[in-house]
Amino acid sequence: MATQKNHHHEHHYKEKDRHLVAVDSIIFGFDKEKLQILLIKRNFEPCLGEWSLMGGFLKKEESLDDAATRVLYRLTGLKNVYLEQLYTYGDLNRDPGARVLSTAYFALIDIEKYQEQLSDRYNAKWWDIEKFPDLIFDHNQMVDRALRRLQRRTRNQPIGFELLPEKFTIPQLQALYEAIHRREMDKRNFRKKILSYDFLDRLEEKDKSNSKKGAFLYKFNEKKYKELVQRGYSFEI
Amino acid sequence: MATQKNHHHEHHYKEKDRHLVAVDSIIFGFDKEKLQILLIKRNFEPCLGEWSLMGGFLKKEESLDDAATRVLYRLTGLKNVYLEQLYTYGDLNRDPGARVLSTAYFALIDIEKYQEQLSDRYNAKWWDIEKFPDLIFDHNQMVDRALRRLQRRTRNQPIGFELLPEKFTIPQLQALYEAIHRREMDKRNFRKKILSYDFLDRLEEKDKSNSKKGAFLYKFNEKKYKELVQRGYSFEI
DNA sequence: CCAAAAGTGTTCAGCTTACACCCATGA
DNA sequence: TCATGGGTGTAAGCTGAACACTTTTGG
Repeated sequence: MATQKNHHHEHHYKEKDRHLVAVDSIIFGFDKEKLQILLIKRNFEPCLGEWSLMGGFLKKEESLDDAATRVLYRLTGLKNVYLEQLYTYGDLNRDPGARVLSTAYFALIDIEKYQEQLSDRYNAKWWDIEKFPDLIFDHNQMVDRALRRLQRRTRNQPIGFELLPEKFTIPQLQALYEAIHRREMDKRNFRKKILSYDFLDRLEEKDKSNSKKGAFLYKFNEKKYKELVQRGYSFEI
Repeated sequence: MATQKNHHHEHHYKEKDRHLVAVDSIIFGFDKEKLQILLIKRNFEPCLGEWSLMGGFLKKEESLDDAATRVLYRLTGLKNVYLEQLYTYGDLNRDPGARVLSTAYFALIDIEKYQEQLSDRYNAKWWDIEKFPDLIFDHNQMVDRALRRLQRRTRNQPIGFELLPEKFTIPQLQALYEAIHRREMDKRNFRKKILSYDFLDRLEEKDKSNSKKGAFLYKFNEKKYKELVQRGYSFEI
């Protein structure tokens, strides 16, 4: 990869327009029943007092991914969470305050790990994905797109686990899938399918928080999943 | 949507870093046998003489989509082509000359409509997707991602037709799908499937360029496809 | 002892896949 | 007349979907 610079080259970049670039994150969580998104009530202009996604401006010395990670950390105190670039919104007047491009990311976090105290600083609140307030700018579109992407991803990549605690039960996992895909599933078929891939390890423990009988806890086994992929099989549910 | 500006608000944007933003296009074509991409040999620094995607810088007064459309038009002389945003590449050192973000788009064009004379100005050349030179920066990654996206899109949206002339034969369509998905398909099954959706209109004409017997020409019927979608059916091949 | 959630198998329909021969025609 | 690509139907296997009862145990 050539790195030489010459006069012609410098000139090439110098005369071009420069732009404000933001990142905005759709943060998904799951409260054991419903799919949720984390929104903030803006305490700054424009659109002070309205609800929006968490965002921030891209800095000179950071990559887009780093900016998204930084913004997410600032709001949730979490690192090493699932974060995926979604789409870049570049319409001229999407932000009434200035011409700003925004690259949207979506994140999947274990809602239990979320540090409540951080909510206050940003007026953050979890909202049910089925019922949340109108958002500023084009943030509604971003959420729509994120949900569709999440639906697609969870169908053929085992990333749903990112929304659950490390140990979870099959009924919890099914409830998560039902919330994401907005439809009920047959519990026999669901269990049969998910266990057939053999990448979930059943533990000895049971979770009795939802029933007297208790449900076995499982853990996602990354190694087994990778072996599955290597063998050419692909997960689909 | 509030549009008021105040001091606080102006301040909010003013202190932020601004960035160079480019768009780069992966332009796909199909020559009745192989899937191709249109590349240019750079006649400017950096990386003069190396092969790259066609690109350009985003201007102050245009949307990202407009920029992609403009860049595509400049190289091909074509408008109203299928163009879809792919991904935004934002690593710090992806362009050795300066910190430049790039939003990649991919385009599907009918190679017959491509105006050859435009090639010269940009040293453009069609390359077989299976065998093209190493590209500058992260452009190889862009092509990889575009091909995967194209494979996915053509599986469940009838956009493959964008790569063919208005009238095409079933064997031509099958050859296109085989090129995109890099695998041979059974001609009976392919024909059965694609015709079962009933959104292709068979014309009276035959194309005899490939055989003595000749193959019937078909046209994609957008209206019938939309009806299919409305009925809740979805195309998949 | 009973309510409430966890757990378990089988059947049927529809779809995908594999597969082989005749047709039309220009040279 | 023959070589070449166009066009057609059927059977087997697999997968997804539908469906009802037993188990466990805390209250």
